[in-house]
Amino acid sequence: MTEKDIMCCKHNFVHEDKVNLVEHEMPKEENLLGVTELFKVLGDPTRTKILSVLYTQELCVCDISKVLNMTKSAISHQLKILKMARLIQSRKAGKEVYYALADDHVGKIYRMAIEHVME
Amino acid sequence: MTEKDIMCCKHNFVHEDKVNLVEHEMPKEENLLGVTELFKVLGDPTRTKILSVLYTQELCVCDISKVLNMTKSAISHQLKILKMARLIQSRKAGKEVYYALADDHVGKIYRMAIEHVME
DNA sequence: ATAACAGTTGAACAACTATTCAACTATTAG
DNA sequence: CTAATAGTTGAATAGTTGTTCAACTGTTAT
Repeated sequence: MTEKDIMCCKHNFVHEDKVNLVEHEMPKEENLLGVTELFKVLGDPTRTKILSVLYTQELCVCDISKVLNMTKSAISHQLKILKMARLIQSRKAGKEVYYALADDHVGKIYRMAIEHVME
Repeated sequence: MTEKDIMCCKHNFVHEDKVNLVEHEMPKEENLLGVTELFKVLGDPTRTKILSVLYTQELCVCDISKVLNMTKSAISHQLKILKMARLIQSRKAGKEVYYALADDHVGKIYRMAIEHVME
């Protein structure tokens, strides 16, 4: 019997009642993966910093590059990921593209995380 | 002049007032990295699932393995990461080790994310 | 039309990370 | 003491991902 065999946790030794309850209460796979995806997008230093500056106000790509001291290319790549995750929105004004948080909910999540870290 | 040159965003073309304001409002690097680390830990499907089951009640490693249909080794590795991030706590009872969410705040963050995803 | 600038994009490389595997510790039952 | 079970751990592998680089689009001004 190897570790590979998931039945190493034989039915006899698993707390069946607990497992059944938990399985019942668990959100749908689809929603859990959505949560994972949300956190994964937020879990990168560049993207966290972008959110933190957009939390104050909307900015163009060039401004963000300046504040974070990174190339426009690197910023643009990350902006795309944030936008696909619907965490930010953009509007075009001439040659410039301005980015802002998608809605209040995103700001709320960011603020909550900051508060949690600062205790 | 290459893209590499961060001064491609010459001072003339950057919105200096905005940049200055944002730099001033921005949280300390240390705290931002803390936020990133928090999200990074949460941004893995296995760890998200572990949180979701512990959100219902405390469980031993074997139970978690059963519910997620993964080996104890894989679960144990992820539990360690969650514990180092102070998102969960453990207590030993005989041969078994029971894990639970570290505090209400963790549950609150998890619930908020689930609600955000489910809209 | 042409030059200059803002921004985007795809490929490639380097760094990171989750799972597997095998070996290990520790606790309990016989 | 010995066997069996719960859990941990380190190394290795395979998959993922962020930045760089170079080339590109689109807009504005001369």
